[in-house]
Amino acid sequence: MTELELTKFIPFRLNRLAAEVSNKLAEVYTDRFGIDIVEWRILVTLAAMKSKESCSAQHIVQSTRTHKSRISRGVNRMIELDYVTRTESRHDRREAKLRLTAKGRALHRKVAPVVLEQERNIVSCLNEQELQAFTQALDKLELSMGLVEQNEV
Amino acid sequence: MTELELTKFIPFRLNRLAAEVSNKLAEVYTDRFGIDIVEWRILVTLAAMKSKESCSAQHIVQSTRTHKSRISRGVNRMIELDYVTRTESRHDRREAKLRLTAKGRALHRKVAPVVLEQERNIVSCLNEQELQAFTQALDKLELSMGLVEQNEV
DNA sequence: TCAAGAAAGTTGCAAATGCAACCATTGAAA
DNA sequence: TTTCAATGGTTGCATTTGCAACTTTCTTGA
Repeated sequence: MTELELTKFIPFRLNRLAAEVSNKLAEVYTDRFGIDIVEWRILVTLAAMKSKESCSAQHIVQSTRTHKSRISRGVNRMIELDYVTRTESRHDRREAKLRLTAKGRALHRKVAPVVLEQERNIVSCLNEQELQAFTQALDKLELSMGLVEQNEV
Repeated sequence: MTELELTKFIPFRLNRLAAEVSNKLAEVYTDRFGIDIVEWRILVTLAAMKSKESCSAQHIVQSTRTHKSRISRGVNRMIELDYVTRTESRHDRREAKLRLTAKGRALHRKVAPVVLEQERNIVSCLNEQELQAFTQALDKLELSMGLVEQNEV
């Protein structure tokens, strides 16, 4: 048997790194802006919609790979906070159309640059080639784990 | 502002990948062997001790970077399951010495190879160089995030 | 030697989470 | 048309979790 040492074990390392990176980012969107990681994902997903396009909760569930109960609760909180509106869809009354409010868009404009800055900061320990090799490995791993659609790659 | 798209955003990608990899491994140690991720970490850490060496909960906390309340509960469960024994340390009665029982060692011998096989399986989408580039990037990221001691690298 | 702070570990509690059951609506098949 | 499965979304519940407070023991320094 090849030896098993936790600090060399990729699943453990991924977990630990992901948790640490998340904590670092939460210092921005939670401590400074009062939203949690699910709400952050909702914010970013809605902000990515073309201007007049709308978006269902289901779409957020799929594109963020987050459980629908978490998204449901997150969306409701965003509505309470007046960052999101929900309007009933006309042709399918099961699904609701979600949109950022002006306040929501303003929040996104404030948070996103700071979070992106954090990301740059975190990966700044890698040079150009290293970063590219890293993201390429992520691409492949995601694909092989079935985390992305073929056409996304 | 550089554009923010969740699927290109490394913190999100790390999170998603780590979660998926964890789920994959849990199919082994949870579904087949009935222990959770914390207990798995405890098992591996204790199994890595030199034969007559003992280990405190604190050591597991540090080497796995898991909160001490989780470790405390995990250790207690492992004791209930008869995988671990706790004996009071002589020179410092605050800390307890933890050791795998024969049953615990047997469990480790059974689980570890299967989990390692899973890891190999997961990274098998990367060739030699890609894997090396990936782990080197992990090394650097861990170091820069303060997740490892200088001498561990 | 004694007081004050630190360390190991446990536990109560509140919040977060995942699952399964559920409701309402729609689509498809008979 | 009617029925039945599937889909979008919500919610109750049990479990997990992280934090802070706490106990006990040890260390340090006046």
